[in-house]
Amino acid sequence: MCLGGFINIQHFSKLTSISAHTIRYYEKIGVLKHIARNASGHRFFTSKDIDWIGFVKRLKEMGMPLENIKLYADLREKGESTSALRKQLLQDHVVILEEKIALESLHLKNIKEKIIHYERFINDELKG
Amino acid sequence: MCLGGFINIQHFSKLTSISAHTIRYYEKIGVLKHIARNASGHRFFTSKDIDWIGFVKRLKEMGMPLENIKLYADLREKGESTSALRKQLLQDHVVILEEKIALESLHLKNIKEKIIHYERFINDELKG
DNA sequence: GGTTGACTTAGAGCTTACTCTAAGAGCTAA
DNA sequence: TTAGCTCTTAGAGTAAGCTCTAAGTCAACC
Repeated sequence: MCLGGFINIQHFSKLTSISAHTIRYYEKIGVLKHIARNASGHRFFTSKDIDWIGFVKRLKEMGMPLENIKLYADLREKGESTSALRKQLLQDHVVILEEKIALESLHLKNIKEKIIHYERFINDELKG
Repeated sequence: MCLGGFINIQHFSKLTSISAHTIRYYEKIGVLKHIARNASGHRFFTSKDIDWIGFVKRLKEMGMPLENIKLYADLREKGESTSALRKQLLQDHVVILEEKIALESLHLKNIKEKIIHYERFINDELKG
């Protein structure tokens, strides 16, 4: 499948459920960095790339914009001296997400009450 | 301020924190319906419009796309016979939102653990 | 050896939800 | 009265995050 067991872009795409187009796009904007190439210039990916993209996906599912994910990637590239800054980036997003979840949960509670009203109304209608 | 106590678009914009542009846009796409006009064609809004737009805002904060909100508005326009459909629309979104909150909460838990690791690492670094 | 798939750059197109501008006309509020 | 608001239609621009195409080249696999 992949010579020497290397993960090519097609395979990586399948493993991560991210299109090859998007993978190249992520590399272009700096979310993916230092992707290895073979002699003929084709990308090959490692398990570290899979781990990293998994983390990126989680950040995205948490609603972090790509711009901030790229910022995190930039800091990560600079090494351990940026730990505190990276921690801060995550912590700031945690606060945003906690507020978002709180708001969503409140709305969820209210909408469920509204649904109960609908159910009562529909039942009353059926009874005539 | 507004002759006869009517709420004009500017005032409505302030009351709802939605720009006049967006209000016209919402009317255009059918999220706002049957907005009253005075003799010279200027919109005036009622407390019912404020209530409705408040509901729209809540649906938006729950992540419901405008397309579905418009669908809800269409059903609402048709009267009480559409109660069951409207209920279903809300219920479907409740399921989506519950799944989203569950995923976000899981990620939040994981990211908090990562932050604790960062804190340990940073503390170890400081200790030398 | 031929089909498939990889590479590159550059740029267009898509979706959602606005956001704004123009142009020309007509009201409203202080 | 007059600055500023409102109306209309139509369309362009913005932002994020893709998504895809073109054009030309070259490598990989059967």
